[in-house]
Amino acid sequence: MEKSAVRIKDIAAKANVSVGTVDRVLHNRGRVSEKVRQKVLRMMEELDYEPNLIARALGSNRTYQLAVVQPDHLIDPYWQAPWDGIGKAAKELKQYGVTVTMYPYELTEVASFVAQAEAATQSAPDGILIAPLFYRESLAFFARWQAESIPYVLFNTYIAELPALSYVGQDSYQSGFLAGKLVQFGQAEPGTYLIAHIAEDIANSLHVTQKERGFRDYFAQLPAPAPGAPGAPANVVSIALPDPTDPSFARQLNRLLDDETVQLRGIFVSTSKAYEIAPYLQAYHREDVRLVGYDLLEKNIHFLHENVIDFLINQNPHEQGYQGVFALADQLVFKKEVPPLKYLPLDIITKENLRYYVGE
Amino acid sequence: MEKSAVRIKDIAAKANVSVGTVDRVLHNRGRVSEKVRQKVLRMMEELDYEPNLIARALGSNRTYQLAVVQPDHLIDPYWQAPWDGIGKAAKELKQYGVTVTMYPYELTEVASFVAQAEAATQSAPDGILIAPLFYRESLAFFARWQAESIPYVLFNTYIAELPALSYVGQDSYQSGFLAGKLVQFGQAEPGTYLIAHIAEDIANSLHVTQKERGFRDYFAQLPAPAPGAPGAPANVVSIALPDPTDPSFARQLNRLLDDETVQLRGIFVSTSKAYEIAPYLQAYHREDVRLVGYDLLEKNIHFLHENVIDFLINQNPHEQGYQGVFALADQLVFKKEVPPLKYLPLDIITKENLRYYVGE
DNA sequence: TTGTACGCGTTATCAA
DNA sequence: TTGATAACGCGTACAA
Repeated sequence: MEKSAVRIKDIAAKANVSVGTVDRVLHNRGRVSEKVRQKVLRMMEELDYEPNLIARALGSNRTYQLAVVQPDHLIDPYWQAPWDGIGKAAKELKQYGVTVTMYPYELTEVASFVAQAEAATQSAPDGILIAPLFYRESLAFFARWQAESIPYVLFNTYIAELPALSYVGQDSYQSGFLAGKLVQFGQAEPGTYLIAHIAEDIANSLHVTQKERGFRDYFAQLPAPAPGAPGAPANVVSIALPDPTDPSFARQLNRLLDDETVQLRGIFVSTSKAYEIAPYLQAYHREDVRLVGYDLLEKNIHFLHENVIDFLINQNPHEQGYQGVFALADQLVFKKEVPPLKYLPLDIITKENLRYYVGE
Repeated sequence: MEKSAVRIKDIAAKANVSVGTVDRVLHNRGRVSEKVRQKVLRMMEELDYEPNLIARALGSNRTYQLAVVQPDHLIDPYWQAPWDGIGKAAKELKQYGVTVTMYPYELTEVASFVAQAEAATQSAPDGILIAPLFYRESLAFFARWQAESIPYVLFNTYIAELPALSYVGQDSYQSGFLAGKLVQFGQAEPGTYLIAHIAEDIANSLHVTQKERGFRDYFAQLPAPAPGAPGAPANVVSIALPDPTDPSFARQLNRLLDDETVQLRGIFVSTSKAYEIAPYLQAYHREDVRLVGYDLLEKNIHFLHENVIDFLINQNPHEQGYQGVFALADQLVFKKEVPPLKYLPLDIITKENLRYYVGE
């Protein structure tokens, strides 16, 4: 914790050169003899020089343009939180010459995604933060950015094909695994557990399938029921539901809840739309069916308070946006090492601890 | 997000004064006529001036000495995490002229606490961060700091008597309430729930009693058992255990677990010492008894993996230290509004989401 | 290949 | 009560 009062000027003095020379070796600008270079480097090592980032930001008029490509927060409320996180980061980084421009796209429109990603690319930013909901269409952009060596950071959705600077988000597999625990924990009797996908293009959305894999694996690794207890082990079923406005949505759910041959113990909704299922459980008075979903949306919170939803897994969307921007700033502005993978915690939310997670 | 390129110089020009004058009204240094003062203030308002903190930190050679009084992390491992959080904050703030000095005391020794708090006070710091484990002895220091108008921030333990600048930590009452939910959730049969205090001076430790109150209130607010189901409602019992090295510790636990008349459903340990109870449950093969405690200590994690401990509530110790230091910096360095109460989330930890909370 | 000098926005000193 | 000006540490043109 000693004060590192060592400045460029100190190094210059110790190496018998001018500050200009030190600056040149510091930034590898060349135009300096190898002999002097080595000497200066040695002095920097000896004095344990650490640049004063504050002075650097002030002295240089360098600015950094960041582009953010994410779904429009006015269309889907989930995206309000990352939006806010990005805004917070932008505010803190403004002093360092960082400006953030948003390129919001329509959640369900591939064309809109492509258009906005294109616009972001055209703006020739210094870095890009993107929620690549569309797998196939994203790859082409990644390739271009790599070719132009524009660093880009992924959040919300992980795509491993081309190496991004970093991914900030959750471990989808493990969150499905955790969801398994939450629907099953404490349930004495065997029965059926449902994983419901609502209005998802499963084929083009990798992380939904990873959630399902995790969910199934949780049950697979459970110890077999005690020898005394009869009955089949847990039965895991997945169901792909259409958009809730589609009549077949209600039809399928009613059929499921009317069926007395299936001992339904719990439902895990793989997206933030648990609130679409909740009213059915409430109407059928199925307090015995555990319901688990994602995200602290207002409607989900409502059913959490009503004891219809038992647990929510918080995807930390606010933090995803905030840390996503900072990953770029760390790379560009602060020249810090950026971890290629930053898993945010899987927060378990109940009625009792909810209040500390909302409105952060 | 528009660039606020407005500087002191701009205000000065617009008000027909010099930067020196603007600076004086900005910092209420006086020596400026009321008329000019009003004019400058108006200009600042009009231009929506926001000071450039970077330039401020660079320009002023002001340094801030912060003192931290907390238990020694080498004696009790719990205190490693806040220690690290404080170190992280110190590192980030060094550039702003902030230096942090630690005054570690021995967790169980009142005299040590008093001595270190005294030493911290003697160093005449600009701000103090303290974990005031000893209620009575803390009050005298608070009074002195208030008299000398040294801002101080509390963490870990909340003491309301004298107004601190801020408290950073958990809501003890609510965490007890949450613990109630976690031990009881999903349990079909009525029975007894135990809250165990281990080696705690309950009279001098407010937050332990708050945890118990929350725990009891959880059960009190539960809806009565369904009309059909017989049996008494949940029965909540509290027990004060001595230090685990005391022979009576084992004696009391064994007696409890041997007693077949009590239908023990769950145990809530009010401190981070759940790992002291776990071996007994394991020895008695009481997988049916839910065990809930605090903090991600190595020993607790061990029993979490063994399925003996079911849930841990994370007190976010790392964040407590980090945010505690930043509360002081926000006040002193950045002149920001500091909320008097900053409740950190009550993280629910299971085997399945543990990994994202350790080693942050 | 090297050194000098000015500017970044703010603070602080000193003279007016 | 005011204004001019030298720092703060670094980046960077430009001169040598």
